[in-house]
Amino acid sequence: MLIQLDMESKDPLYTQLRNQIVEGIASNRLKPGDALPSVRSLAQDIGINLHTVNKAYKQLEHEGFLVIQRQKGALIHPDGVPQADDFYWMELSKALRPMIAEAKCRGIDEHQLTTLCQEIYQSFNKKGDSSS
Amino acid sequence: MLIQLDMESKDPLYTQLRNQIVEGIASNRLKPGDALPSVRSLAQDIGINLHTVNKAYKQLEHEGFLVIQRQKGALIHPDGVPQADDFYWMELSKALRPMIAEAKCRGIDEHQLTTLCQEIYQSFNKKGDSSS
DNA sequence: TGACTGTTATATTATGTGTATAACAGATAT
DNA sequence: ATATCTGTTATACACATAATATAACAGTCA
Repeated sequence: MLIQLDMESKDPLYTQLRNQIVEGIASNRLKPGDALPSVRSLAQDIGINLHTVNKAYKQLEHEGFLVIQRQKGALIHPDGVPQADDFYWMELSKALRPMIAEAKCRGIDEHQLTTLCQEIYQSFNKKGDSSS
Repeated sequence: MLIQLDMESKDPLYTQLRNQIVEGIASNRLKPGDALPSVRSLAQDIGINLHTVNKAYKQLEHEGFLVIQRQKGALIHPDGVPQADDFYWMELSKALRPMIAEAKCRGIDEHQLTTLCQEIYQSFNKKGDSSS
């Protein structure tokens, strides 16, 4: 699980880290029960402060992706990620709306949009399965 | 064109304003050549500072949605919005990726995702056509 | 005991957001 | 011409967030 942060991005470091872990789970490279590096070692590896890593971990815990324990460290939630509920669907819609609006303004049609989303979705299916 | 801002949102006011104008264009309630309120009058109407409105307008101008002139004020770009280029496609993908990853983690399948995107896309087709 | 975990507490620096005034420059209508 | 409207620019201030830097604390485990 290699992490690559963009120091020039407008997205905060802890958000970039959080997103990459979520993408790791989506692509099955991180599986339920897997251990994550300690906040100190990961911070050392990618050259940032341990509090920044801790902030990402805490957010992921709050969102139900991780379980964090005193001495064991952080684990991908053994029971899997909480399924989408009504609230999550609403938040997802609210986040997608401005992007889809702009895409429509720029001449992207419905089929192009769905194709793009499908390509992104499927890109998470093609990693992490070490069944050769 | 009524604007509704959420003071509790994590999104900055100028971003919310920018998004609502983009959605207005997408839904054809704002058409090429249409005049927008002056920064002062709009700021007065929605109860915020004129610089906040100006920041939204400037961003929209930079993105190609608006044309701003000294004395005429802000207009929806008469030539329409610049079509999606390779750079925009890349930025759109990068923005969508973390959301789609989380949706997949939460058990939303490909069909549910495309359906949601289509519903949002089509919601912009059902407004602003005063052809009764 | 020593080394490792997450946790908490402070402090500092830098940046972004939003507001508040004020003044400037150009266009337009009276 | 003068008053009024535009966007523009310049300062300043308050507030919140992001990221860092140290340090200490409290459990766990070899």
